[in-house]
Amino acid sequence: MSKSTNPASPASPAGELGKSLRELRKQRGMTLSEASERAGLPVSTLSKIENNRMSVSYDKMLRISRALGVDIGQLFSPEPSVAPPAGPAPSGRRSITRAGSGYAIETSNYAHLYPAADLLNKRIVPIIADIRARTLKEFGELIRHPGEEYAYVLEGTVELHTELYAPVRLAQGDSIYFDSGMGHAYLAVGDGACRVLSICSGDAEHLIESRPDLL
DNA sequence: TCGCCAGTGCGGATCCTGCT
DNA sequence: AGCAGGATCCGCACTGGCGA
Repeated sequence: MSKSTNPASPASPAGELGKSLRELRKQRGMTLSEASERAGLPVSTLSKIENNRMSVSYDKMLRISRALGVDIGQLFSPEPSVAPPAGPAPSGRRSITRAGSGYAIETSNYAHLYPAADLLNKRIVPIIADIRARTLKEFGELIRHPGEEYAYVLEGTVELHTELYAPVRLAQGDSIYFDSGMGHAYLAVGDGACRVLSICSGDAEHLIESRPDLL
């Protein structure tokens, strides 16, 4: 059993997640057993999550969102406030994320802030990540996902390891654009805080499938 | 009353983190 | 390194509702 992730810390009230989850499951006419089978999680675990008696890791949320066939953002707001784009015409949709808000995820390698969580089916996925891993061993397996990625160092120094290039150090204000299909890992350099704004292309679904650790 | 099913409660295993 | 405390997660047993 993997314990690589810490409990998620949703910016929305904890009670809303369980409530939303139950609502979405009922809307699909699924029982706890059906949902648990599809998510690969025990029934009791799902029940506890729905009743807010257990904080859920991102890994679990990901499985649940897949089982219910919804964007992960819907777990926090079952009624999307902003519709996805419907064709070439401008959709006019927008999302404002105030400083310090957004959906927060804590893992051993990162603390993520996931802005614009209320927008579903985004074409790019912005993530603000506090990098924690300082060695490749600590980081684990290199991550890869379809599309491209842009990273801008907001604070501290980051060492980006990729499978095709020598490791490169990026200081505050530096940025890099790369093919995210290439295995890569962000490591923090030094003892201070290390924060990166990362923007990943490709639809969120593919990103979620291939890069659960980053979202 | 009985059987079935959905949901809940409880306790143990495992892992992480902080402290010494 | 070893230990303790806390948290997640799982499996099993139990409860409650409902129909036959």
